[in-house]
Amino acid sequence: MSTINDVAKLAGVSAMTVSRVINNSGYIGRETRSRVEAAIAELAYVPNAVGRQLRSKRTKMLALVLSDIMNPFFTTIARGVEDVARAQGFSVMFCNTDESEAEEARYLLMLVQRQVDGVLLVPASTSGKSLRLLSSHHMPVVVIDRRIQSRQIDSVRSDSEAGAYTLTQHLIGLGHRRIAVLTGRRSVSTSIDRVAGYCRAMLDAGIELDDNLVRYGEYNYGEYNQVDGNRMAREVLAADPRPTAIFAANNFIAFGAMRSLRDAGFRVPEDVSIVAFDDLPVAWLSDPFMTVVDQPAYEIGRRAAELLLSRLDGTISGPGREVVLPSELIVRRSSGAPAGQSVMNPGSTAEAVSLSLA
Amino acid sequence: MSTINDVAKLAGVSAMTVSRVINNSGYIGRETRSRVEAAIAELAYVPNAVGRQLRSKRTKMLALVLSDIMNPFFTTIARGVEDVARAQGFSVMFCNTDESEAEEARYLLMLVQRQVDGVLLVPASTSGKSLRLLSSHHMPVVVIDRRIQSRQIDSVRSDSEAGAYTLTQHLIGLGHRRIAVLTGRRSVSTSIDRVAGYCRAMLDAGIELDDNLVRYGEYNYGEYNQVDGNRMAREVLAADPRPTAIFAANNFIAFGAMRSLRDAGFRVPEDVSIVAFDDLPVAWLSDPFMTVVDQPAYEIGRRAAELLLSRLDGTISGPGREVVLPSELIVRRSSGAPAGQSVMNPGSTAEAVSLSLA
DNA sequence: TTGTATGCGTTATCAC
DNA sequence: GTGATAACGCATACAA
Repeated sequence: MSTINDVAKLAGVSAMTVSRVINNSGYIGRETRSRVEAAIAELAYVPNAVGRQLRSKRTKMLALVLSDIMNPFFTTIARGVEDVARAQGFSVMFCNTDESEAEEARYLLMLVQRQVDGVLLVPASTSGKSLRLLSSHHMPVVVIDRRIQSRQIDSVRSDSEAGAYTLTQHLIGLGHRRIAVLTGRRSVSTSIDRVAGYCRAMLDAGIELDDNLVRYGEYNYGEYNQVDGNRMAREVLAADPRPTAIFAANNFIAFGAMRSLRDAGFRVPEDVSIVAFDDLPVAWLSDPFMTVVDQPAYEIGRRAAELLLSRLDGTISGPGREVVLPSELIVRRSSGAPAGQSVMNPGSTAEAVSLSLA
Repeated sequence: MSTINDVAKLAGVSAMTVSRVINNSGYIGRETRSRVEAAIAELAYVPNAVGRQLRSKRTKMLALVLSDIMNPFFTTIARGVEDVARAQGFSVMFCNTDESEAEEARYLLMLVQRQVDGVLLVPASTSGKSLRLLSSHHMPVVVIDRRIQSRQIDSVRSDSEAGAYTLTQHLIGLGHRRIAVLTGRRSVSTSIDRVAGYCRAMLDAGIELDDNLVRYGEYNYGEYNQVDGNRMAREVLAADPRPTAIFAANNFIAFGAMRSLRDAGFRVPEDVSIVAFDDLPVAWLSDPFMTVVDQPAYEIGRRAAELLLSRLDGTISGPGREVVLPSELIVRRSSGAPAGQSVMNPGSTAEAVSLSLA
């Protein structure tokens, strides 16, 4: 392939002049410019980004490190990230960690080697250990979706605690008092925060907590969560008295729980109500059924990418910012009043009811 | 950040020796090696991939160019690609074209600039125009999911024609004779092939084709297809006599059609049967309902990446290979016998029936 | 307005 | 076993 020097030779100018034409930098004579452009066209010259990167120390690449790109929540975030990055001339590398800290560490090292300009990270653990590698190499990071211990870092997520509070409150409003919560791994902040929101709502309503109704899962990715959801639902349904409602801390868990309920012969919502975190993309819903708190996934991706790019171009500086976005309660048919209860806030209307949370 | 020269200085050796230690190439004295390793550790030295890339002319990067990463079919492909790439030390860039040839062209140019080692492409059109840029820069490509005109190129896809044939045959076996097909844009090979399979099945069964029952959509990505599916379903249901079954050429179209059917008060499958191409990932199905032909998406991604990497390392050479993978009929509850017909092949059993297609 | 020299970080080649 | 030199393609700094 032809290089900048080939173009220079053909146009009868120096490489530097060609560089100036390509980058629109400095002053160029009209006639010179057209000669150079003609040479570029003739050779079908395409600038080599690697040479440019080595010289300029900037790769115009971002990395998005997350647990699994097959999860629609993350896919939507990814789309938000890419749209913003692209608009500013950045490309995005995707890295799936499957929630493994070891994989995460491997990837981050690779990203440092590749000299990406910045990283968007859904951390596999709350420890923030992997962040040390990045900061020691002065690699800008924005943490997505989860809290981590070190406070001095940019992060964008939705409010899991508030979302869980609202979802639980919705169930309480329908008349439920025996409400089970099925969540993810203890080591992930979203699991913890959602249980916290649940607990606060229960206590605010004067309902005593029952440890038997609070379950932590073992996985936090992909279909394994569904297996977990299935198991946890079976466990809580064995409690006496059994719960009249289940709060699943994500959609995978909800599906597993749904299966449990069906297998055990329970009707939803007549016998047991079920609500969940995370909506599916509207395109996937031929018949929306599940009452959910929907996180603004695209917006999370967009904001995170914007924040990172602002750090890169110096628009923003100073201490780490914590962006917490509101989520939205969408009431559908999976939640209703428990048997033998008066309906205070019917959730089984034909139209979904949407409430924005502060 | 420290460079190979910093390490060399600290260890009291030349840069070349450090390079040899890093790459395990050439002979190194035991004592020298440990001095170098100590220096690397002390400086927390991380090799700079950009310098390496410039020198070696290889970036160890692949690109996956597709219409929309939010589509689960493509997400699954992406996962297959990444798993294979990663195992061989390659990273993957994702590029969303939204089916726009202009976006595709922009991205491919960028990939040439970035000197990626190879491209996996879901082409926005059948023309193969964008492939010329790549081939003129000797950039290896594997085309995914779709046929293109130029034959001399590696490609991996599933057999749309055969899948459509099987799906249509399934409906015919249930007793349907008025079967509508709703597909995507005319410019995409999968749309064309699926209609072709439908036609062949109809003709083989001695059923006359009715142009009113064949509809092409305008989009081929994301939720827009759902809008299209909705519209097309309304149109075909207005035919006289109305179809008793609908074949949706992808899942988005199927969901749009489902909505049409529900809005019009039809029961599925009692009044109208519906079948579709593309299954949803199992994790998303709390209650699998739709009879589908499931494409081996992960396998498509895996095979495509393997093929590309084999070209890169020279394991494979010669003319382009065309890999066509079988898909699988999964009979669920959305398809049944038409009203007033005897059931020849009941599709409404509790257990899904799975048949592998050659 | 244009050109020259230089170096970004790495490794291939040849020399010792 | 190890080192010196050069080169990958480009852009910064300085000169003309």
